[in-house]
Amino acid sequence: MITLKDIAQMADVSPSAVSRYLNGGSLSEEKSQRIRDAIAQTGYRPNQAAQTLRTGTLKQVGVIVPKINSNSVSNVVAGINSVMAANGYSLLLGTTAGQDEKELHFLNLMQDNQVSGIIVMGTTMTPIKKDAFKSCRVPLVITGQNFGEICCVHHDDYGAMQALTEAMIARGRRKIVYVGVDEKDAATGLSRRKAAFDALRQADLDAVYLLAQDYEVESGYQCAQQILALYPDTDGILCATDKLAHGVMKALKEAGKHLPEDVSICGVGDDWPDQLTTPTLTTARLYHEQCGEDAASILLQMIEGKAEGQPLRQIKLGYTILRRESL
Amino acid sequence: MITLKDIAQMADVSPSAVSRYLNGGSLSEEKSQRIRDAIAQTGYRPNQAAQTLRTGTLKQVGVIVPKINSNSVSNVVAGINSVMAANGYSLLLGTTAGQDEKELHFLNLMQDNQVSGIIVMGTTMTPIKKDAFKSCRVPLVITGQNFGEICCVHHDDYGAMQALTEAMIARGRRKIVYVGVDEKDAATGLSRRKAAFDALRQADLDAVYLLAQDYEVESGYQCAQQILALYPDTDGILCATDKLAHGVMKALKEAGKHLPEDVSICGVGDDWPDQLTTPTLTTARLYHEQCGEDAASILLQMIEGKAEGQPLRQIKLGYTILRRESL
DNA sequence: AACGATTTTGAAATCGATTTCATTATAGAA
DNA sequence: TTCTATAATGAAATCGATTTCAAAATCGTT
Repeated sequence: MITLKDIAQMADVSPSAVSRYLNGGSLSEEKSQRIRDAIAQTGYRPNQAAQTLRTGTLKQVGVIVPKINSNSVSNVVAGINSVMAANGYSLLLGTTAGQDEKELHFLNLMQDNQVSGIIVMGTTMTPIKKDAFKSCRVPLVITGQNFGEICCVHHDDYGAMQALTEAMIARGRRKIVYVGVDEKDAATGLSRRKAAFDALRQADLDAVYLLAQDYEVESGYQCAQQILALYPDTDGILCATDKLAHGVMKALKEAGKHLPEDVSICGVGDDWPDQLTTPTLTTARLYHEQCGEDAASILLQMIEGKAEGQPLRQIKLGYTILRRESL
Repeated sequence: MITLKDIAQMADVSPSAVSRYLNGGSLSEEKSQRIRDAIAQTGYRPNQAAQTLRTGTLKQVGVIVPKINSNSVSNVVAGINSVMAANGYSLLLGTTAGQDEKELHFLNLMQDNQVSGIIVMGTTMTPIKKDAFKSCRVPLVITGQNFGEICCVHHDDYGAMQALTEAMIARGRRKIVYVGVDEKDAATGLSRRKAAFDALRQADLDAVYLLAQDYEVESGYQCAQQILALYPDTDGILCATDKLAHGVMKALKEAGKHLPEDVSICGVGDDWPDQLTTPTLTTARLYHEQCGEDAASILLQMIEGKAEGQPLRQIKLGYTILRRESL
């Protein structure tokens, strides 16, 4: 491996001169030239570990996600990446499969690694993790959730589901089922469910609450089977996510229901297949890439110290109701 | 920041002793105890940059992808991650947007970073990049393509499209259109197109070749508009990817075509929405996660030197034809 | 020509770990 | 008890960069 010292010898200058050439500092043109030549000849590139050790900084940010192969997650990561790459940072990725211990593991590992900052996606909150977040030695931003006290960028889960529910009520539906997900997830689980039931109560309505096993199409399908068996007069189904909604639609269609005449269906997320099904799916668009970009921008400001003294930044992104055939 | 030296002072031992405690080496039980206590009290964790500088290795692998927010890519990355995480490696992610210069940039950056190995996904080959790959100082595996000479894990793109084409011919279709993607991508572009036309020629048939703008649903939709306008008697459409196929189906259905009675359609990929459309989409399943896992396993072997003297490993994964309503 | 101000320069210290090596302590064998 | 093999120990070198600091060279003024 070619080192700075080698370049110094080749160019017949001191190592300090080479360092100054690389990082800026007064240096005569003739020495610069010799150094430039030596570097060009050898293809020398500085050792990052040495730089990191000496300077204490590394142009990397950690990104902690539950899983990478999910539409929403990968879009947020794409957003983070576009901003970070533009600023010369690369991403160190950690996946947790929703396990707290792994999340803590990566939080530590990334700090050991001297990353400049960390973004955590769709986490859940426990006292231990709250401590870990607060004692993090580098800037930290959370996406997808708002726990107060910690910097974050999140969606208007409540508003989106509220609007969908109101639309469904306005459509004249009264026998409504809500298909939700695990409420440990404060955003997709808790907020959306609360929004739906709050809006229903506002209209003096109640609903059946079914809990899907996970976020997959198959789980929506299973919930729909229950609906068909136990609540056959259901005329509206609110789903916490688009994938669940698609599973529900599939089951209902197979059971001979006419959509949307017999039953109205809504999802959340604006996944790309939403316009391909019959009927097309009414949903709320969330801005995942935007979420990633904003989180990255905020993190950058914190890294560059531009957030000193500023109030805690917490951004709530909007939503757009996409009214399609299924409602 | 707490350093090894601090621990040494607290425990009243030499720095070497602490290092031996951490890395294994003869050390008396009493000193071990004192060091253990000091570490527990302080929460000391070794500085990775220093370790990397000294040992020359870092438990990270670089992953270079065109974009992360794609179904196939994120699944491959998930596969890579599961194997790598299980072995204590984390992932350094670089996205290229298909630009060679960025690919080379990350290739260099990751080497500067002392990653243990690099996996490059869905790249294209140019002389410059071939050089860059061959002169890579760390083990390298390519996924999704086979360029010979370089270690890789890829899909049987040719076989999959060949089987689909034969199935379509067997179905009795004769006026066939092939909707392909940019042939700079040797796998999804070139191989699939060749497989289709080879199989057609085998049956003394030819086909119209349309080139989609990109990999999005909308591009398939536009191709279908052309088909409707220019080749109205088409009775079979082979699509290089599922998303294109969905766009094609949407356009044909809107134009009043009956599927599959009027026209048969196939895609490749087994995306999750394939079973949600009417008709459901006939496609070839590819094993993306498996691809990532295999690539990671091979890379690990190379990293651990277990691949010395072994012949060049190039794995071709299989496919499964999923025959559904659209054919 | 002489002076102070500014630029250029390289030796040496430093970042925080690991590793070598020579030395001392301990154990077991004779 | 003496000697050899083994275990335990810490001082110092090392990895490859950056940065400090004092000395040397250059510059512009008077």
